[in-house]
Amino acid sequence: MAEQPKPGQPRPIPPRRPLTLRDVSERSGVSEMTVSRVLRNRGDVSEPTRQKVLLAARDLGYVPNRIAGALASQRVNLVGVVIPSLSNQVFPEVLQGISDVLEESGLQTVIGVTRYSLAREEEVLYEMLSWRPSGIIVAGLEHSDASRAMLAAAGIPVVEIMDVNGTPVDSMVGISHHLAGRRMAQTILTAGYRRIGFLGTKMPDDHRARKRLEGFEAALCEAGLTVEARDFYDGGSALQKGREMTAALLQRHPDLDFIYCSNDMIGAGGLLHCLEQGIDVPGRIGLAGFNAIELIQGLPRRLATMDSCRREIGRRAAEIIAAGRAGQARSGQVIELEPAILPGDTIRRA
Amino acid sequence: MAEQPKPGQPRPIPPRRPLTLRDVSERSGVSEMTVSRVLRNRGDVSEPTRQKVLLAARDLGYVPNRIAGALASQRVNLVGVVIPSLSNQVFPEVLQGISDVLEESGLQTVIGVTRYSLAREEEVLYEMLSWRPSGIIVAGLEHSDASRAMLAAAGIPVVEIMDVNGTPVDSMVGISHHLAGRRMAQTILTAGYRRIGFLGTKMPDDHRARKRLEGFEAALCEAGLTVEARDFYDGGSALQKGREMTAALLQRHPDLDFIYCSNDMIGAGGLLHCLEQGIDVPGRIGLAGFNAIELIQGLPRRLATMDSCRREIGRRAAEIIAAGRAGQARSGQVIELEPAILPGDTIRRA
DNA sequence: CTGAAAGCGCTAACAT
DNA sequence: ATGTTAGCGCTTTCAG
Repeated sequence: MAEQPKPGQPRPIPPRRPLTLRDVSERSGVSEMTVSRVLRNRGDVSEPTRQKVLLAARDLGYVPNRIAGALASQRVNLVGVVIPSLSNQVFPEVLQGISDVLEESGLQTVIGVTRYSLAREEEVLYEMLSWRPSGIIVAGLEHSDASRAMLAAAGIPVVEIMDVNGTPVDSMVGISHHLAGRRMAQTILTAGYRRIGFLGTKMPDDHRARKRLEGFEAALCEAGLTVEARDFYDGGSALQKGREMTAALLQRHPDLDFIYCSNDMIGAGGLLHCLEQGIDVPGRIGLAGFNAIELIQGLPRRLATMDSCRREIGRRAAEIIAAGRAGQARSGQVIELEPAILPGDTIRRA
Repeated sequence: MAEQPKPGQPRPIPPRRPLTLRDVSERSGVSEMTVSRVLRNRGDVSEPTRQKVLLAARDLGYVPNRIAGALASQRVNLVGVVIPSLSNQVFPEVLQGISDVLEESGLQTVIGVTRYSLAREEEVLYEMLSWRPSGIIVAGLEHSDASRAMLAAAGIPVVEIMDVNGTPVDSMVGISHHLAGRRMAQTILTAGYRRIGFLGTKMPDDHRARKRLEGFEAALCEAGLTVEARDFYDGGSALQKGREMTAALLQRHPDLDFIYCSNDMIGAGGLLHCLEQGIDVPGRIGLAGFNAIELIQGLPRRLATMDSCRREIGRRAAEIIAAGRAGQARSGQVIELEPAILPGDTIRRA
């Protein structure tokens, strides 16, 4: 009497124990094994049986238990993706490229975030590997020894992405940041700039930014020049910091004629500052960033930058994993993409 | 030496059976059960035995199999988080709040992205529930019937976030977007603006943006006013679109004195356009966005906006899940946060 | 086409 | 403090 559900509440009472194949089996009068076959579309099952099972499963609201399934079949449709951050716009774009491809292959992306810490990366990898994924994609080539050992021992495809300046555990897909820095330096020098400053982030573990700066300085050095002034920031809005740092840098070094920024947000801040101060860009001073983020499209002037091929990197990496899973042993691949310079309106035409 | 892999050629992954507890057991001479205890820090184990096990596990590079562990213990330290997008800056911030709290409780965040599609949300939820997570956090209150049924039947804590204008499956944490729109309208009216336009995104499934506009219009209506002109955009850089749409809107309706934007990026684009055109902001025209994203800190003028309490929402939602797991049945909670108005410099002082 | 039996690798619950 | 015994819910394998 009191147990009777009210007419207005046709929803099934949440079961105390999650449903199992057996429940569907009993409800449909079909053996567990055949139910399993129907639910996985595997093997031949007669149409009437099939319908009975599907109906019962839907009525009950059965959701299969992948934990049991994975244990029994020794197969998991998960691919781990390890990146430093989600707030950097750049990484969601890589992820997009990855999941575009993985989805087609029926693989599920699992994301892990390291906050640019190798120690945390190690934990995240351990956690991921404990779920026995079909593959791992990890940003960067710098890892702890333990992380590298884990990855090597996992016996699954591993793709390190975004950078090719180093030795991969298995495969790698990315650009040379050393070369990117070098190319930007050459472009700047060709345009006639000579007194060059740098603004970056205080991230000791952002190895890609570090490599860009190294390549940049190497190219300047070959031309007999150096980076005359540099500043690094830590935390806060990158756009705002770009403004402040540009102001501070130009105050200290009024004769700089170019500022190379480690990313587009800093560069955008610098650009806004200069325009507000009535400083002639790119005449009096030139600016460049890195990444070609979408934001720069809406700025008063198009910031010079470089395409970091994020989407493409994601896609190619995912293809390696998907192919590896399809039986084709595609390990040990090295794919280097070409980062194009987008000169925009903040570098003088040569 | 014939086995030596040529560079560039697919080198086969060393065939290896993943390590099991038994391997560690044999290597250390300790029973599987005790090894398991050591690795989980559970039960009393003598220090010498403990060390032997730890050493063996490390030597072998053993990574436990959580699939088996979860099946046996009927416990999974995973919490599913379902959000529409990762490129909207806003969602990574919610995620940050969530994982801050979950990490402390030893829970792992698993992210699913719906691309603002209810059909895809349903798939993502199904996929997640099949891993039997300890809880689910999902953005928004609008779901397919099947999704709602799944969530209700899962028998785990479910928290719907970011919105409180509706009926939750279980708990909800968010702000009233209806109220947010209304409050902004009141602020604008108090400041004396009367000819008001709106710019938004063409997202039929962004229910929160829709509710804000509804609340906004309701408040205008009560004051005997209406939104005189509106435009919606689709795809592309939001900042750039904000510029273009503002230009177009002001061209068509030169006598507008305020533009309310469905988000800060659009508003920022509008602001940049106005400043470039020498239009007096906030004198000639006022502007407002929504979300209080970090970006607006670096703009030439601080855009008026509203704090959407993202971090806090994430934290509170995660706390409900963590508490629910700790045995305290905290279901059916409703937490409404207060979205503060940040008037910035783009609304006249009353 | 369908079913019965035997695990997958681990842990809960008891022994000892 | 350590070992033994049963499964967890599913899939593989092999028989009907």
